[in-house]
Amino acid sequence: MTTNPPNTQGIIGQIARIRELSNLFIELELRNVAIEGILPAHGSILNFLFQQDAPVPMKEIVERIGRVKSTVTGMIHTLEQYGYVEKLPSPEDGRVVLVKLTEKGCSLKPPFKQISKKLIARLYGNMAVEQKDSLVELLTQIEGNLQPM
Amino acid sequence: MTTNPPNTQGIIGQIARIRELSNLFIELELRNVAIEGILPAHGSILNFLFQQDAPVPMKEIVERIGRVKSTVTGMIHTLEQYGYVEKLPSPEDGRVVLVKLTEKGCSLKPPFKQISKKLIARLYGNMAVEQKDSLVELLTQIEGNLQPM
DNA sequence: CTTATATAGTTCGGCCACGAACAAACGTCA
DNA sequence: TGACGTTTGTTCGTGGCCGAACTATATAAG
Repeated sequence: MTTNPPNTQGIIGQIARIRELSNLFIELELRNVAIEGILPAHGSILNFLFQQDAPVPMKEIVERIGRVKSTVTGMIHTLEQYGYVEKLPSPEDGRVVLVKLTEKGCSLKPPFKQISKKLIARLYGNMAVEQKDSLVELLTQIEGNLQPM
Repeated sequence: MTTNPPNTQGIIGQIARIRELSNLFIELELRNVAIEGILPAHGSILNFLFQQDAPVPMKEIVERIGRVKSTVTGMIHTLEQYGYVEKLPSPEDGRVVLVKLTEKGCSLKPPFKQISKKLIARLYGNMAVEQKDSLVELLTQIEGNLQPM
């Protein structure tokens, strides 16, 4: 039994695998509560929309979630197809498209919070608080180190 | 100036951003040495092929890199288009397709090693050895915690 | 007011990634 | 040898993700 994907590529591989395992976990949980059409990638958009109380321009979503415009266009389109969000023209600026959650979209908030909590719990397991803090601190450090420029 | 993508989603977001920054770094480095057609995702395949001295069946690649068959088919096809690998039928089993690096593919090994080294150096920065070890240890722990089942 | 420039979104083509369906070759067993 | 089931890869459809090109509206400059 050789090391499957594991144990390769050092810390980079570890990071990549942790991300994938997290996504896998999320997909599984979403299926468990019978939420359809939602992928982990939608999380950043939805979480952002959850904390808005007025329709938001595309541009703002683009800036917040760190994806390019065309990607957001596609994702919003998908969310719209499934009835989670709604697009409406801005009355003030003919160029901008506003996005807002539908009822169905709003209903995702509680399960999302729940799944998020569950994921964090699962991820940390029985790790001591000092270790959690230390981990986040170290990650913050390497995230800073990798910052472009 | 609000937090762009940063500071969101806690440790999961951090992990995701670190992965993306790493990929960005790799893409930049590849461009710097004028390597075309290679994406970070190809790394696992190429690194695997680098340490083989005989043509390898698709199946083995699939097992090692942790992607499904259809994904590997596509990626190998891309690498073939760019002339980095070559596909040949197995003389022993009519079903299997063997993959081997071309000269051009082999020539990627040194720059890959170099870039890998550079990335690790950049990522850790001036972090103390004990901290690096501690970080890897903690990551190993959460990777274990996330393991399905 | 008209022209030029900037900004907001969409469209398109390419690639990774997945799952499902499929074809081809192999193995077994009768 | 012939039928059945397994194994290996490919194909196809869906979607995220990117960059480049494009449209439409808004703003600035003359």
